[in-house]
Amino acid sequence: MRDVAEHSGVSVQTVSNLVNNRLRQMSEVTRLRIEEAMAELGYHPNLTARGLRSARTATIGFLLLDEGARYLADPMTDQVIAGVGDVARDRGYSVLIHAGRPGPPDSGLLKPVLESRVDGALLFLSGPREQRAWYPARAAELHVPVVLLEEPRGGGAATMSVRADNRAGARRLAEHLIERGHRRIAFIAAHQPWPMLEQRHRGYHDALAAAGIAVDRELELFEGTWDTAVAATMVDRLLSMPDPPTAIMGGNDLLAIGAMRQARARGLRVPQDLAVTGFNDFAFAEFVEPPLTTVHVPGYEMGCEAAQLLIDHLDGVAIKRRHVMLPVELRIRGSA
Amino acid sequence: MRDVAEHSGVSVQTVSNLVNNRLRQMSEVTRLRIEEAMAELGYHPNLTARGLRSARTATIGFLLLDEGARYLADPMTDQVIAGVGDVARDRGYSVLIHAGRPGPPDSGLLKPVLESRVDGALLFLSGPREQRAWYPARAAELHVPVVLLEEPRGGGAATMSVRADNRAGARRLAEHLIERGHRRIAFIAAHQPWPMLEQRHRGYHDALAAAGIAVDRELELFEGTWDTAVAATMVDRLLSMPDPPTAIMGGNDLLAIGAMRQARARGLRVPQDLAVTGFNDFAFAEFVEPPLTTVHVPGYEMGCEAAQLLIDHLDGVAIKRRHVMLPVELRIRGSA
DNA sequence: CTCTCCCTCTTTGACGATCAAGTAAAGTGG
DNA sequence: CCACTTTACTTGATCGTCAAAGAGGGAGAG
Repeated sequence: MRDVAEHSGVSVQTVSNLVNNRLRQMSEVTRLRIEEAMAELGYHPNLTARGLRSARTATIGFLLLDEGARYLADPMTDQVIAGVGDVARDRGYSVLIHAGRPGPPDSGLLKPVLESRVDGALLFLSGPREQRAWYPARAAELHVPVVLLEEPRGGGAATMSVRADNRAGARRLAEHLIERGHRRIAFIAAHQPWPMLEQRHRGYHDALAAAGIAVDRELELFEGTWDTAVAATMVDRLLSMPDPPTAIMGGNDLLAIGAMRQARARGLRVPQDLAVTGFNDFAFAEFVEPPLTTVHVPGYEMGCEAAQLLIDHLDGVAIKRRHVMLPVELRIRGSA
Repeated sequence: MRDVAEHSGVSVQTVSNLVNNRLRQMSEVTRLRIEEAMAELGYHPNLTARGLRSARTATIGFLLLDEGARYLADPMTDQVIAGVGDVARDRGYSVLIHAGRPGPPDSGLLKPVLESRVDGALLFLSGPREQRAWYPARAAELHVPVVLLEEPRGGGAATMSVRADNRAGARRLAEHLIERGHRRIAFIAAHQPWPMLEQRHRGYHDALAAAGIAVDRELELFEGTWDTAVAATMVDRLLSMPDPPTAIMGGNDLLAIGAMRQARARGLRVPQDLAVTGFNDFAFAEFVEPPLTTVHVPGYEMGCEAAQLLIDHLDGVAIKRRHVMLPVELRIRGSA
C-alpha cells in the first residue's frame, strides 16, 4: 500500500480510503491516479493485516465433529458445504473448514474461533446432548456468533440454528408405511449420537403412537457406523425373528440400500415381501433398484440458509427468525 | 499476550517464546508460571497477527473453478476435500475453500492468494488448456506454491501436481469391453472442458487403436452437463442409429446410470443387449441395478497426496516426486 | 480583512504478534 | 580476581492496514 501511495504521490491513508470505498472526500484526479498505480503495481490489499487492524477476517468457519477419519464422509455434508460456499462467496466471505475429533468436548473444534481466524462459525455437532451444548456455550463466552446445524433448538441466546424437519419427515414416512398396511415396522440406524438421528427416531415413534401401534424395542436397532455391511447384519437379525417386520426404515439412504440388498439376497422381494425406506434422498436414490422411497432433506438449502443467517448477523442485518426449520419432502418411489 | 506477560511477570517476548516452543533457554519455573497465566486467562495466540508478522498463515487454499452454482456438485470433489482436510488438520494447517467462476482466466479464483490469506493452494481447474495454464503461471509470478489436481503435468517449474491415471483407466475399461466382444463402443460425456475428461477420452481411443477399431465420431457425444436427463437423450440418439453401439462408456458414473435407465426404459437388458460402464466409482455404484462396472478413482487419496505435497513444500520438507500419478482400478461388476 | 467552514488530504498511533539485537546475572577457567 | 561464556530474559522495530484527529488552503459570510 505504501508503494502505491508513493507511486501516486499521496499518503497511505488516502489509498486505504479508496480501497475501502470511502470516496466521500476524494477528488476524481487523485482517485484515478491511485487506481492507475494500483493496477500498475498489481496491488491487492493484505487481508491478514486488515483482519488484524479491524478484528474482522471476512471468513466464516465450517466446524464439524465427525467420527471417522474421512470427515466429510456423509453424503449430506458436502451438500451443506456447497450451499455455504455459494452464499459466502456472493457476500464476500471465505469459508474455513475445520474438523474436530469427537469425544469429550474440548476446544479442538473451536480452534479457528479461539485463534481469531473466523468472524463466526457454523457448527455441525454430534455426541450426547450435554456434550453438544458445550460448544455453543463456549462460543457465546467468546462472543462469537454461531449457527447450529441440525440441532434441535436451544444453545443459548446468542445462537442461531438451521435444521430440517427430520421428525416430521420420519413421521410421514412411517405413516406412509402404516397406510400401506404395515404394523411391524423396524427402525435401523448407526449407533451414533447425531441429533438428526434422534429426531428421525422420534418421528417414527410419533407415527406409531398416532396409529396406536406399540413400540417394540426389538425392532429398533442402533449399531455400528453408516455402513451397508452393518445394515446387512441388522436385516439378518430382524428377519430371523419369530414375528419379523414387514417394513424397515433406514436411518439414512445408505443403510436402506444395504438393507434392500440383504433382503433380496435372502430371497425377499422389495417392496412386496419387505418394504424399505431411506432418509436424505441423496442424488442416486432414484437409480437404485427398486428406486428408494425416502425423505428429501434439502442439504444445499440448509447450507445457504445457515450462511445467510450468520453473515446477516455479522453484517448487522436484521434477522427475522433466529431458528429456521426447513421442510422436508416425502419421495415415494418403488421400495415402499 | 501482554496480559499473560504481565500476569506472569515476564516480557511479551518470553511468552511468545513459550508459545512457539522455543524452550532452549527458559527456566522451568518461568515456563510453569506462564503456562499457569495462559490457562487462567484463557489465552490463545491470535493467528491473524502471527500471520501478519511472520507472513505465514498456516492455511492452504482449495480453489476450484466450477460451472454450476453448486460448486461442490461433483461427487468426486468432496472426497478430495476430505483427504485434504484430514492431512491439513494433522499437520496444523487449515483449509480455505474458495470457488471461482469459470470463463476467461482472471484473478477471481486466486483471490485468497492475492490477498495473502493462504500460504499455498490446491487448484482444481477446468476449461481449455491455455486458459487453465494461466493460473499456475500467475501463482508462480506471485511466488505461491500450488498443486494442480487432475492436470496433465506442465504448468511451470514451481508447480506440483497430483492426478489419477484416468487415461489408463479408460483404456482398460474399453479393453474390457473389447474382450467381451464389443466393437461398437460409444463414449458419452458432458460438454465440459475438464482435463480428466480429455484423458478418459484418450484412453478410450488408445484401446480402440490397439484393437484396430476405427474411431467413429458418431459414437462420441459430448453434451450438456453431468445430468441423467442429458444421458437419456444421448442414449436415444445412439440407439436410433442404423448401426447402434453395443456398449456405452459414460464419462462418469452419473451419466452411466442415466444411460442404463434409459436403455432399460427402451426395453433393452443391461448388460446383455447393451453394456454400460461408468467412471469414478462413487460410493453407490455397486448398489444400482445392475451393479455398475466402473473405474475406481481414489479421490480421498488424491486429496491426501496433494495436501502432503503442498505442506511438505511449505514446511521445507524434501519432496521426492513433484508430480504424482495415482493408479486407478477397474471394478468389474454387472453392467458390462 | 478576518472568521468560520468545508474539502481534501496527512499524521499519528494502534492491532497482536515475531525477529533481531541487546543486557543483566550467573557460571567457568586460569 | 578478572575475563569470557552461557543462561535467561528484555527492548525496540516491524509486518500492512485502518481509525481518529490534524492541517493546509480556498470559499463564502460578515
